[in-house]
This record gives sequence, structure tokens and C-alpha cells, in this order.
Amino acid sequence: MPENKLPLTFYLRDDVTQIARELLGKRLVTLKDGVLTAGIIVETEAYGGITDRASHAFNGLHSARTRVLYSQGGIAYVYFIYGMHYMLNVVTGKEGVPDAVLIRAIEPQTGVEAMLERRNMKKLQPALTNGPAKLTRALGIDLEWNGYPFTGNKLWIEDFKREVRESEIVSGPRIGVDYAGVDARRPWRFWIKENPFVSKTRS
DNA sequence: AACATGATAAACT
DNA sequence: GTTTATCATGTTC
Repeated sequence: MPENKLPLTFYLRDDVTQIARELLGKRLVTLKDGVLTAGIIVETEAYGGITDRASHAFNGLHSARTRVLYSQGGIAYVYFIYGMHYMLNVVTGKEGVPDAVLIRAIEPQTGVEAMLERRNMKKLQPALTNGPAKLTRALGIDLEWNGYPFTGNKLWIEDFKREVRESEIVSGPRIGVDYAGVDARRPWRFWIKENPFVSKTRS
């Protein structure tokens, strides 16, 4: 177990955009079937609870799907979309506040062979993990991981000796949320400037 | 009916 | 190499 694993207190803070920024440069790790896979987080998006039209919990919606969003921070919110993809979010804030950060891209670091196999690819290239559904597939994350804690021994985020200067962090509108009206234009997507593993925007 | 996407193919430059 | 179009596939409200 790594000593630099982020503590629960990291996730319990109430500024979700700040947490989304701080997650850049951190190392996301999964341990599944004895196989360790990990990568550096290079792109995130903040989802601001009940007042954010792009959030699944907008207007205080409670449902079977959004239940884990209202939990105390420090657990995973995994959901299924477009009939075939899984998305990983980090739930933040105190219990009752459905804030979350979507992990949109990572830079592969450990267990590249296993990731390539899960993705059915032969060679390391940005397409391995440069999108939210690509990285969940590469890390072996599916619906079973919904609600799983980031403080356990199967899924965690750890500090990594990668200094991310403020000047390296770029922000802009979130992807795929055009339906969200005014909230669609909020600059709540954060990424590391010029990193080749950041997702490609569709025009 | 819509969806916090990815893979592929075809037509560009 | 890049942009544009199309489809896959099933849960959610």
C-alpha cells in the first residue's frame, strides 16, 4: 500500500473545481485480478451538484443512479452511457452534496501491457487512454466499481512527483454537455497543456 | 428521446 | 494527416 495515497480529507472539501485542478498530475491506480494498472491524470471535469444543469443530480434529482453522488466524498461514481461505455467520476464533498469530478484522460504509466490487452491494441499510443470511456476500459473499471472507495486497496489516487505549475493548467468548456444551456459554457474542464494524452475535442 | 462516447470509413488538405 | 459523417447499443427518466 503506497504511503502517498490521497487521504479521505482530500475528497471531503467543498470546492469541486479546485479538486478537479488538483487531481491533474496525480496518479490513478487500479488493482484487479492481481494486475496493477496506473496512469497520470491529465484531464478532468467538475460537476457542480444540484445547481449544474450538466450534472446528473441537477435540481436535486434522487434516483437509483444518482444515489452514490449524494454520499460523502472519496468514492467512485461509475455509470454506463451510450449503450457501451463506462465513465469514472470521483465523488467529492460532504454527504448530501452531489459534487463529482469526471476523469477524462490519463497518461499510461504502469501495466501498459494489461491496458493494451483490455483495449485490444498492440502499441502504446494516445488513443489507449485519451478519453473517459477509453481509460475505464484500459483500467478494467465497470459498473461493479460504482460506489467503491478511493481509500481501499483496489482503487486509489496517489500523489506523484510530477509538478504541475498553474501555468500548465488550461481550462475550457466541458465536452458533450451542450444540452446544459448556460452551464454548458462554464470553464469546468481542466487539462495539462500540450499533453498528448488529453482527449481530442469533437468540433 | 436523449445520452458527460468510440471506432470506422470516406472524403478531404 | 485531418475533418466529417454514421452507427453501435442499452439505461435512464
